[in-house]
Amino acid sequence: MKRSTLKDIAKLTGLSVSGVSRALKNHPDIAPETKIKVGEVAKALNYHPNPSAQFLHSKNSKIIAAILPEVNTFFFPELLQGISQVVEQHGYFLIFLQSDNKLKKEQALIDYCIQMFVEGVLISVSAETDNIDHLLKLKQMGASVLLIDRILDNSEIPFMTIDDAKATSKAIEHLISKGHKNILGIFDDERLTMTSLRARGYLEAFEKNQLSVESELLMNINDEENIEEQIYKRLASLEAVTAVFTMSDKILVKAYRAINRLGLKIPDDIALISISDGKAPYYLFPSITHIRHSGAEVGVAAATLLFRMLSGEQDLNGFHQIETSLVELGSA
Amino acid sequence: MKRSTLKDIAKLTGLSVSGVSRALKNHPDIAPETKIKVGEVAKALNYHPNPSAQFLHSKNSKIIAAILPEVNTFFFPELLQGISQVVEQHGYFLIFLQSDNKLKKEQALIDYCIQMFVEGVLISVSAETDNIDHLLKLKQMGASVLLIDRILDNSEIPFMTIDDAKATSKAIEHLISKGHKNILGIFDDERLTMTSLRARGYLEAFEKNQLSVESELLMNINDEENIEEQIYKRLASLEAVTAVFTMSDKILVKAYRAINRLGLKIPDDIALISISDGKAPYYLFPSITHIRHSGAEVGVAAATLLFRMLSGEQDLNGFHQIETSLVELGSA
DNA sequence: ATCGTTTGCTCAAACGTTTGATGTGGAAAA
DNA sequence: TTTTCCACATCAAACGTTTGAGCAAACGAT
Repeated sequence: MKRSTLKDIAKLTGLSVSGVSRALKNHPDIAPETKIKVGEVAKALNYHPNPSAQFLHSKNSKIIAAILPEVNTFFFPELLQGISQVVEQHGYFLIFLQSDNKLKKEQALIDYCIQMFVEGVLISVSAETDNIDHLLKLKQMGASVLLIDRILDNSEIPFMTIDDAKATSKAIEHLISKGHKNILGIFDDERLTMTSLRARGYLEAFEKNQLSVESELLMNINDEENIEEQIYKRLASLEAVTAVFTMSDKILVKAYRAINRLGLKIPDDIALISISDGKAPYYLFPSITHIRHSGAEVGVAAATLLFRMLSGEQDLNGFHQIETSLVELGSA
Repeated sequence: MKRSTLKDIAKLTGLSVSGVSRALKNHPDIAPETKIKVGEVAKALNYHPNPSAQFLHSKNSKIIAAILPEVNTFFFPELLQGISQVVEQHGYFLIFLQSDNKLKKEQALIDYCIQMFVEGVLISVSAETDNIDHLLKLKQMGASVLLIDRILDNSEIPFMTIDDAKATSKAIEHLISKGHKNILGIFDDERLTMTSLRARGYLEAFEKNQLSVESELLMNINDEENIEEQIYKRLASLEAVTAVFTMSDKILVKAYRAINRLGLKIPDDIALISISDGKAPYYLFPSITHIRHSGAEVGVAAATLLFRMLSGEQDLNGFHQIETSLVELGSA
């Protein structure tokens, strides 16, 4: 089955190619009845304009790229879902690329985007990414760029995320309000900006309540191997701890297991709270009290913002924040 | 920053556009030193061929589409990851589309693929999909189509999945070998071909061991709401049950919670086994014994097969299977 | 010196679409 | 009758690339 072109329609209707083009675009220069006839023939031939030809002419590709560190884990699938939904609505393509948390790969993907005339890029940077030169290059080439979730300190590229510090404070203050004082805070890779923001929120919550924090209560997971073991050991060595905060779902599930292995009961022996996309808390038992950080919501908001940037809106630089809320379930 | 074209290079080198094109493609008609000069200028100008122009000429789009029912759940993220990896290696685009488990949407997405000149489509059909007319239409238009994971009975479109019946039998036989006889089997939506295949495997395992099965031990989840509640009630009503099999991760986590709510200890009071992509079993405690059904592996195998189809290989119709293996952990 | 071949390049058409410029016929205005 | 204007359509160039055909110069063979 061959694909039909404007030329085919032109032949069948006796019009010229440009006449057909305008008829299909409802151009005022074309007589109404001609439009109807062309429309019918187009339907009959199952005509669809060739996107490559259109792109070639218009010089925009209708492609949005989402670059994520990984997708086979928490949060990112939902994020992708949210993005995908909005991109589809706008009639754009979404191409999805993974950096595998490697800066090298991330840079290569950016080059790929340049090559492919991608119009807009939503990127959650890798753990290794410590500068934005490659992103600025992309911007130089005319693409719109928006950082999501995992951000970097800069003023040249807008970013959308939650208020990391505040979300963490909320969680800790909830625990404090329940009478907890010795709260183990488990945080991700120190290199991520997100991690330091959340750690700050953790400390601020104690300050605000005139409480002090022992340094061994703030724990970083810098080694991806044996996360569970690291938590298990730390927890075993700290007798006074009555509550655990985890900054992400990935860490949450590991902490959950470590707690169970120690024979501790949630929430009676120990409370557990996390920042979460709201899925994992319902896999575990009891359900985990968490600060909801909806991936889908972030995705939708980010993609929507990106389209505003694409349509030429100015002054969108800087922070764009998503609200979070406490979901109180059985664990704290 | 303007993007450079062959014309720009032509001007700078004094060659014609076609000369430059051939030089960059290492055509034998061009003198070696000319090629070097052209190469240098191209580098200097940061030249990349315009994909739209290439596609327009070659009439292929270098686009692969993955159509999945959803991605914000188990298995599919891994699947997507596997696919993405292979597609990238081949220098193709991957566009990712979601059917939201709706046939209507799935059909619309197929039309979109046709419109966009997609060369190949990997699709995991929606629960509602009961015929493949839309897929045949896509095939008619010249695209390669491959069903993955969730398949449909047909001989015209190849499909890649695990041996669903065998994987289930493996799980049940493992339980039987441990002395279990009253095994609750919890299965997904009856409309899915996958479900009936797995249910068959369940029954075959008992037959093979000369055991009979009460009909209330085979349970279907046809209603997506309150899955946990449905399982809880069924489990509460069946005293003799000593083991539970779940056909997917989605059901596994719900069964895990129902069991815990009933105050039963895994594996002492009740054993639990599942078919799983191998992630969720390590979130829960104790770790869940499962038949590993790796999403990434399926994705890689499927995408690889698709590229073989694209390169014109024939006789690829019918079954393509992925091996599964038992991973024995703490729950059974 | 003539022919044939090779080397290294250019020309021009084609892919399908869009769009500014241009043309034609007819009706209304002068 | 001539001019003006409008409605409707066509022409042709352009987007950037690829590729078959053609062509001039150089070179070796006769």
